Amino acid sequence: MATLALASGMAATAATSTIKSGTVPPLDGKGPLWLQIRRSLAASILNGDWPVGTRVPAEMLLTVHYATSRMTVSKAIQSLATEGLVERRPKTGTIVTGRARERPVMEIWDAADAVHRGGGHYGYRLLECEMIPAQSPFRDQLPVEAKASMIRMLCLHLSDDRPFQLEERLINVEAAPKITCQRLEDVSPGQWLLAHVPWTDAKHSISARGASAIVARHLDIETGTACLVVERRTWNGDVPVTLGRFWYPGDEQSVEGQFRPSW
Amino acid sequence: MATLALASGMAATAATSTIKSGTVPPLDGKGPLWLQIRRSLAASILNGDWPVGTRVPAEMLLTVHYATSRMTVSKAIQSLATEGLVERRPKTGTIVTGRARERPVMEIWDAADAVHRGGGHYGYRLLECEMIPAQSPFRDQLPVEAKASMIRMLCLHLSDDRPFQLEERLINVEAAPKITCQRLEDVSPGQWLLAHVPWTDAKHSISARGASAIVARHLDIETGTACLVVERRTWNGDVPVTLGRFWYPGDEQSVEGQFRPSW
DNA sequence: ATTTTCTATTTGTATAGTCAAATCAAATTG
DNA sequence: CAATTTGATTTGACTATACAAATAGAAAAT
Repeated sequence: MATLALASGMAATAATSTIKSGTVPPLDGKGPLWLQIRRSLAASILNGDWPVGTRVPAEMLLTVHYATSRMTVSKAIQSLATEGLVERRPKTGTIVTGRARERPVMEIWDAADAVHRGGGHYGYRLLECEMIPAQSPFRDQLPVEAKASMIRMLCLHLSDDRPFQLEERLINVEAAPKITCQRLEDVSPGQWLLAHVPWTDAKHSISARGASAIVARHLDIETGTACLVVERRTWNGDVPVTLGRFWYPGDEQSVEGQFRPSW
Repeated sequence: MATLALASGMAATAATSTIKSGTVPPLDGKGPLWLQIRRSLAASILNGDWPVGTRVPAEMLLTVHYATSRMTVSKAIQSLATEGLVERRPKTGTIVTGRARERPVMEIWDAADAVHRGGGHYGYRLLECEMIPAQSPFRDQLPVEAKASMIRMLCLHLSDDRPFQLEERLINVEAAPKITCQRLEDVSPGQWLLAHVPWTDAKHSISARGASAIVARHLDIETGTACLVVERRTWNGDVPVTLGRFWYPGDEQSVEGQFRPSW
């Protein structure tokens, strides 16, 4: 196979090598150029031509190879990097990452919207709500400052008046000063917090647990039934805001996601 | 508050309005400019100043307001768009999206790597493997063409010789021609497929199920124990490649993710 | 032998423009 | 009035260039 030699004497930094033209799939002419390049590079990775650890040709090389500008090539590679297919470092270059972990983007719906999507009528019921002073055992779950108090609550989301999701919630009152148990009687904590409390960061954790007696009673299922438990912790900067723990009857619902939506 | 008027007579398209300077938080001077702008815009959204449906000022306006180039502003907004905080359309502009669904990026690890990460010794055992001719009930799960045959298999991933994860798998032989049951005796299907079969698209689904008798026996847990079940379907273009169903003892493992890694 | 300094490479960030595509809204036409 | 055309606005894509930051590896100094 022929190789593509470089025009000598490039302006700023000259690319000093070549790309075997057979190693990169050709462009298909469909859609934006940067997406074409992205597909081309991704194909090389996904079909095994460039196994883990392989160094992707430098931007300048690809710029010449695809006869385009560096910005366009860069955009293609960047988007692969944000999806975790490659890692980039100055000087080292771009390296194909192991796909030991996949990073699908999951869709987690607000209870009210999930119910609406399913065509049901949404309902909300506050079950328990209490202010918790400093030094409580819940402090392990939401690491707020020792002096700050918290709200702990339990509520139920209903679909057509049947239990749909049970929500346990801890709220750092310091981060959400205006919150009271009274306010949570008719509005779900998620909605109230979203509207009134800023947050910058959230971490999710999904696990499966058997329903405890309490959970089972509220969800109207048998004790021990497998439930999908989604935990969401949110911060505002460094300040923990809230911990939400959502119990779904596991066989009825699932969390969906896809690895690569933008192809 | 004062408003920032625009220099009149811009080159190509003139911005025709102003931004109230109080409506956008100031830049903090930390890190790349586009990230500063991103933070500034994100803050306006997340703290409720710009509720759902609000139109974000047009790029040209922001370009003037932040005294930078359009590319830089655009990059900031683009990154918000890829994370689903806003939606963009030509002419209409950029609109703050409802956060009815959150889209955390979850991390799903390959069994071998998950074991290694936990400091254990990884082991693999093939339990069952059979070729399935056309017209089988499994066709509902992996919609391959009627004539194509499939492989159905069951295998166990071990950590320090103890059951760690049970894997059920259907493979479209048409998409993975060189696969045989013999090849899967010592190598996990995930690893084999990753190395030999190209794929372009994957969808994930996470649910909770009680362990069936078979699952329970293999995982050495009690029947009915809550398990986290991750299903992964992959395609190569339009051709279904494989369905993997992974059973985790639910209280021991979880899937982690975060909403906003790049802040 | 070890540490430090330098240098070249590669990605990261930013500017300043151009043209294209989409589409909302107003003006025009039948 | 309804349908169509036109124009204006906004994002999308792309080019060309420049300098900054990071760093691997070579060279120099200790």
